[in-house]
Amino acid sequence: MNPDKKSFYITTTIPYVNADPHIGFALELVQSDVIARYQRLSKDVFFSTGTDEYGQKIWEASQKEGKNVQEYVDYYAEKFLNLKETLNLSNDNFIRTTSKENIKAAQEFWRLCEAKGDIYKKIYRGLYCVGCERFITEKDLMNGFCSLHPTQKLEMVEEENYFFKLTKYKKELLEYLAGDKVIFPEWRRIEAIDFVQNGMEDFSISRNKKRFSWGIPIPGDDTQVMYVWFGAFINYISTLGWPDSKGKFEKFWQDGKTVQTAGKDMVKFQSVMWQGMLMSAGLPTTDTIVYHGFITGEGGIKMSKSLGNVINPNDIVKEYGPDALRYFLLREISSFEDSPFTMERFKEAYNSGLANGLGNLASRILTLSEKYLDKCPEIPEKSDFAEYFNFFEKFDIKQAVDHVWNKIGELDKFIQEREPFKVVKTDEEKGKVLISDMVICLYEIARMLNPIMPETNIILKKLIKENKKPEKPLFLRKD
RNA sequence: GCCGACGUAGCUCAGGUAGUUAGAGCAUCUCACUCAUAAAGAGAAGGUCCCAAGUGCAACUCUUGGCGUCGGCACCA
Repeated sequence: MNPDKKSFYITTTIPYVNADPHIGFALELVQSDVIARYQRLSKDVFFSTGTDEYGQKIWEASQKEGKNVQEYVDYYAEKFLNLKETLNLSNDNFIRTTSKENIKAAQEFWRLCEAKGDIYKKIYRGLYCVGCERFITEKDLMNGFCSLHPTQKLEMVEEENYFFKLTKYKKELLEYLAGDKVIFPEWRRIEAIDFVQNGMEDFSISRNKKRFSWGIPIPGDDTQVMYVWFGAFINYISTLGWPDSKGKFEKFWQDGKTVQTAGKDMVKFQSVMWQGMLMSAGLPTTDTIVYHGFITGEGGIKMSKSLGNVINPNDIVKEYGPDALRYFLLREISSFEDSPFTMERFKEAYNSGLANGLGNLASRILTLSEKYLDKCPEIPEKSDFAEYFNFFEKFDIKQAVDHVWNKIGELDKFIQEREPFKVVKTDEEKGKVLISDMVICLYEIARMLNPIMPETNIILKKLIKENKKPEKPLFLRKD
């Protein structure tokens, strides 16, 4: 991490738009947003997210619903776009892989790799299932038949595709992966290195148009379209206007610190394949990629519609507000490992941390200050948050939030022990000093909430400055 | 099968270059207080630190072997 860099770039992965947004992606968005908001306190930041809209599955899903594929992806992209408001995100751009900018960037990227001699044609030979209309991998095989169409004979089909020479970059990739802080948490690096050393092959980056055409056209060959992966990765730089508007790209990708977030199953895609592509195109690799765990249902089992344990982020925000969901995702969900999400846990955390904790503390302090102080005491210009900020530098958001709640606990204890509410009745001056101190401490807490709970950060600071107690509880206790 | 992570109080998790009574938060119970959202504070209770063997004066902490959960071992993203 180069502290001299004045600009900072962060992006999420882009989800496939064949379903409603789920809570796991909300986690990735919120985590990224917190890092973006934290970095904005001292740097110029560009925070990007978007949607991946090409590919066979999307095309098939649209056909199944009897919709025009463009209408289909527009419909779903809208749902993901709406998360900005639902989760109170601060992203600077929302990039769709089907956008003109991305198509253009992907084609230019292709040309660069081609000019480098890294794209070649090869015959792909594989078992093809007519029922699925796609190639079948070993995993899908059941007794020599496709698991979904066990009565249909599989055909050995040959198709000529373009391939990307990933293996050419083996040495450079290993050097890249040897670098400090390229992957968080650190131990996931082993997985990436292992993949480069043992399993890595060149990968196909195109599909024959005869099979399906829902993809980005390949420059100079109208019989094939780009395979989803290739076109999707490009979003990370097309969102910055690459290759046309060089200003943002240079500022954030070339000269800034770059961070990507992704799920733990994405290591080889983001830390190896995409990095190899950047090397080929002669562009800087990503400085750091942070991998989060998955959100599970009760008992660590996967969420699924059939089990009825799916959590919809929109429902929670409707009832509790964005900050409550953010609080839970950031504090009760591990920053790096799998964690369960149940409504029971959510309610418990909401009541203890937000209603009884932060909300009640704000009430008790502001009631006193409104009653006994003429105005808000003078707030120091700056606070020393070195310890707190250090957690963000390590992407350990849970620890950062814990730090804030420790401060809340200390302040509650302070009030209990020093009893300013009693002191002020016997020695008014002394009581006022105590109350002023409390208000200043509360303001520091409000400041710390800036990256994690932006709405509460603003409300609380406003109440303190106006020396007013909340008219309604900040977080109403729910029973 | 191979590689990796994880397995610690009812729940979610910290922790430890091995060294006296194993930590936190939530939940539970008791007491006390009233500034506050019947909130906050004090206290109690709660654990063979997955199992087994080994090495050590000493292991929850190291080694080996099991078991369990999860991810990867690419062309579904």
